[in-house]
Amino acid sequence: MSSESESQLQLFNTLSGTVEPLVPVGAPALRMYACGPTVYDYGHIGNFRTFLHVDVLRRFLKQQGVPVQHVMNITDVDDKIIRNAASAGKSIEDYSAKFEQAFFEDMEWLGIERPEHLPRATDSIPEMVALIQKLAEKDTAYQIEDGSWYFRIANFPEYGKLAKKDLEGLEDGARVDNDEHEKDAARDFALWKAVKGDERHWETPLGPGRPGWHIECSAMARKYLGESFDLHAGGEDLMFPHHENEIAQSESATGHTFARHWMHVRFLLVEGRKMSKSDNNFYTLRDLLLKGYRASAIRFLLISVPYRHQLNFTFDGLIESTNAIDRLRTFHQRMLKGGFAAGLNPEIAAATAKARAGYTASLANDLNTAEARAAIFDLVRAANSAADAGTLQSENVTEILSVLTLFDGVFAVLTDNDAAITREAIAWAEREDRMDEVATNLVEKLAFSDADIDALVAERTQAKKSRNFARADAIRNDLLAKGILLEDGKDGVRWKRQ
RNA sequence: GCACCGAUGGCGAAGUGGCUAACGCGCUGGUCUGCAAAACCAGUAUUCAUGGGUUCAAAUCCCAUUCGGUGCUCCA
Repeated sequence: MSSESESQLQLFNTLSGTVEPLVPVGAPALRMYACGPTVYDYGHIGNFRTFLHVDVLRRFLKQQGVPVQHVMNITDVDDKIIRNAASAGKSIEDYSAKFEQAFFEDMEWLGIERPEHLPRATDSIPEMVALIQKLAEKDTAYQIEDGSWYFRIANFPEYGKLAKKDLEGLEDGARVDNDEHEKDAARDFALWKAVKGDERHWETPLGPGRPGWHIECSAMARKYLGESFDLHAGGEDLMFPHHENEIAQSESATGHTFARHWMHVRFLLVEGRKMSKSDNNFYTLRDLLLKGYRASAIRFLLISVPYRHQLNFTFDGLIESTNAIDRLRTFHQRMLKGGFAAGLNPEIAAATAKARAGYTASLANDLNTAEARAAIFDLVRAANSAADAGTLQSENVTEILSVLTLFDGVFAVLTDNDAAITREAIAWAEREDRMDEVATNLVEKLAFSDADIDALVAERTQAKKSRNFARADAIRNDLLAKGILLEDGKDGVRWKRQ
């Protein structure tokens, strides 16, 4: 079996219900569209689990030599934004701009790469109008008395093919909520919502109003990726009706297959239960940073469970991830430090090759991040063991560092930006007057500068030299109380923040 | 209520017909150390929600039950 077939990405396709190769068609780059955030509030960890897994996908594709054209929309007009902006006394633009900005900052903190295109819904109104007009020409869009436009599902026999829904059953079940509009059929969904009162609206050939929820993705995907493209991704809840409706609109308008491949990321649980505000287990990224958890640990935890499996997000899990990352970083530093004899230990070379192959094959197998992680930890143990025994050689280290770089190209946790990110989060809390949410001691711990630490470490080294262990231990304990852990090695003292 | 998905050690979790059930964290003991830390070694599920069935062989397939999640309505 060739290495090519091993590293060819196989991804589950919701549309076909099977695992299939994901390959770009008709263009060198893989064209993908992922539903982005509705910027009405700060992003929560459930949102980010989805965006992180899409990030894993795009990073792995690039690593395999497949360039990506990735579009992620920013939904900056919807009922919640209109409602929240009104109660805040702001325009929807001002209101959503703040959360859009915060979202980009969150993405950066979590190491999520920027998609090639990040269009706002409100910047694509003409494209949405054009799409609806195209549907109207085919009598697949129709206007009701209040001026709103609806999609005629009866004209799209394939409706339900993504979510595997039986159309007949759906219509029966949903008849109850068909009492407020004069829609032709209960399931018909809004393409364009006529203006109500003095809310924000756009003057268009369709009449004054604002877009329905689904049309923006159809319009923006078409605008940036064309009528047919390779992959569409999103959270599992979006499969129906959102993605089903996108397919209906797009394929009715163009007559072509919309997206060939569909990826859906499973929801997470928090402490074993569904995350919800009323259950008090609802967390934004910022909530967790202010509690003192590291951004890298949040990323690692959210991507460590493969995207098609439910992840149980717990605080114990965050500690676990923190410790696991520490093990990786400590190992990485040990390899970087060098000092190994020249040459190549064939046993370790074999273990390194096995880890590289295992890592790639695992991710190629429907993005099995858990297995990819395991392949790397196997290498960590083998190499640490050889290093302890004095049998690790410099050429092995070069190879090992190359595998770690590969791993980090997707997992992105080896570089320690955690303290800097937490400082930024605290600065945000200060601006927002939310300092009461910052964990006790967190500010104090971070205020302790590297120079302060180095000075105390030097003093302790002197104390040790004069065999004043009481003083040395006192310094070490003081630092530990401030969250700084010292490690005495053969070649000096290392410290790290906990 | 209907449909679909899931249940693996103290915790997280991989594995979906056949080698001693990965890997991480935790815990216990040991090596190293002035003591720690890091690292390494050993131990830590005779067993995969429960009950039945299929098979030479099941955590993996089938049926039932219990529990959890998602969709059917706004939601990553």
